[in-house]
Amino acid sequence: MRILIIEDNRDIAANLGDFLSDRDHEVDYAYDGVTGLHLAIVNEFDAIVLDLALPGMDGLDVCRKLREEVRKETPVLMLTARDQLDDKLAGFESGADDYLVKPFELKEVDARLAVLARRGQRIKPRELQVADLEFNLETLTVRRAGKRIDLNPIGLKLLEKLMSSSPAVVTRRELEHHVWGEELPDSDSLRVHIHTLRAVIDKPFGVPLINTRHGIGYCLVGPDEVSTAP
Amino acid sequence: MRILIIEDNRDIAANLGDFLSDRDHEVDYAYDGVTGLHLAIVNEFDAIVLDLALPGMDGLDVCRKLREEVRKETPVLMLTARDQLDDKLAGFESGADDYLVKPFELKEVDARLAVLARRGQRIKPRELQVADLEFNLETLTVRRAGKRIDLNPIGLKLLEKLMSSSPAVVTRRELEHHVWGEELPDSDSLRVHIHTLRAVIDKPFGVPLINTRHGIGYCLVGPDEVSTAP
DNA sequence: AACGGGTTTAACCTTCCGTTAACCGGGCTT
DNA sequence: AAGCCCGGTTAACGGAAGGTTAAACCCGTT
Repeated sequence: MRILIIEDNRDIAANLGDFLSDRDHEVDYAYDGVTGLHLAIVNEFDAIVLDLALPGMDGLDVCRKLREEVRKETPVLMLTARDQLDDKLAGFESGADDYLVKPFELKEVDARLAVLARRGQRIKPRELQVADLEFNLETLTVRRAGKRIDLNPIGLKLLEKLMSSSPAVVTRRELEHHVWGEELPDSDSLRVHIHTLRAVIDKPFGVPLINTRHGIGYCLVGPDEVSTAP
Repeated sequence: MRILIIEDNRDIAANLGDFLSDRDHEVDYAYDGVTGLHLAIVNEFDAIVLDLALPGMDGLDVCRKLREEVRKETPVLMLTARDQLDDKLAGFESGADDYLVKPFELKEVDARLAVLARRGQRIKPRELQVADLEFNLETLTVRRAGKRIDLNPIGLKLLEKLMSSSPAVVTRRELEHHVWGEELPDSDSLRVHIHTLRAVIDKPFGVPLINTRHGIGYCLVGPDEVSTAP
């Protein structure tokens, strides 16, 4: 496996790196956040070991920025001295796949990296499609019937969730969670965003793809058969 | 998300299950290894929380056996009091995707489950079927004889209970509990909802599937299995 | 400081759904 | 066979959920 270690403490980095090298992994090092992020972006690693306390750019920021990059789903194992629950939650929130508290056993790091890499095989599709609606996850462009459509960040997130779940129903709760995470806005602004989303991807085309399931949520389906009237 | 909790300590199971339910997950329980494994194989969960110390079949065995099944890549989060390194390594060795030591924080469990499920997308649509009546749990759509039928949240809940229990009888109390939980409405509105449900899935098709058991409740059975002589 | 895109809040209105109550019919019970 | 529950049926009311719009707000840019 090819592993990137982002850790400012050179002793720890070397220690861990040596151990992993002995186990036939190929190891690269970065001693600060910025170069770590850069290496992570331009190379293809099987997994990344990321320390939280870093000079320059925080580990959380590194992880977030990495996740913002398209096609960067490299598994991240966070390594830190902080074992408070909030720290962990913040870690996962930023996109980490695992979180290990110092002091840690080298063997455990190896075991967890193996698990992460094993599952990293799964490839996320970089293109979603429902009926005549296409969503390119790399370029973040949306087309319907060939026509290009511009969307806000929130619109993109909503559409991504709806399309990747299609034809299943997505509850309001799930949608909200996918867009805002744990900290939801005070007021129910999902309604408004669904409205603006519809205004661009449904209204101009006559045939609506976004369907409301009263009391449940929404679902995105092609113009199937018509439901029987009550 | 659909989550299976395999844990013999009912308090812990209930505690964790309640928390996850509150976060809009659908939770199933198993209190020993054998039934846990069986449930895991027969159903499609998004993730499994697996306790190591189990009566009957050990948690490690459950995990190993599960991995031997074809197409059973359901993510497994191991939960245990043992924090020795060897225990963890054995856990990962048996095919676990994550390993958490008691005592654990509920929020952390949720966060880690979210990460696990993030990768593995479910493939098979979950469906209930009784006679010519089909209920797709994903799209929350109901079909009878191929015709699509739209139902309200309450209608869906009722039908879900009736179909998943079929051909057994379901008492009014059970139905009410499944729909409203502990806080039942003042008046007996179950009657009305059964009526509207029948109006949509029975009336138009001539042959009724919903049968009344006077003084007991209702049951959903195909036309051929209705007994004529009590 | 003014601008603009994007997001949140608030207010208003419509639609839909669930509860309730009242009435009716049919099957147990005595 | 009469009466009494239990369940079927219906319509009206009230309220919640969702649609729509506009204004306030935030933040980085000009």
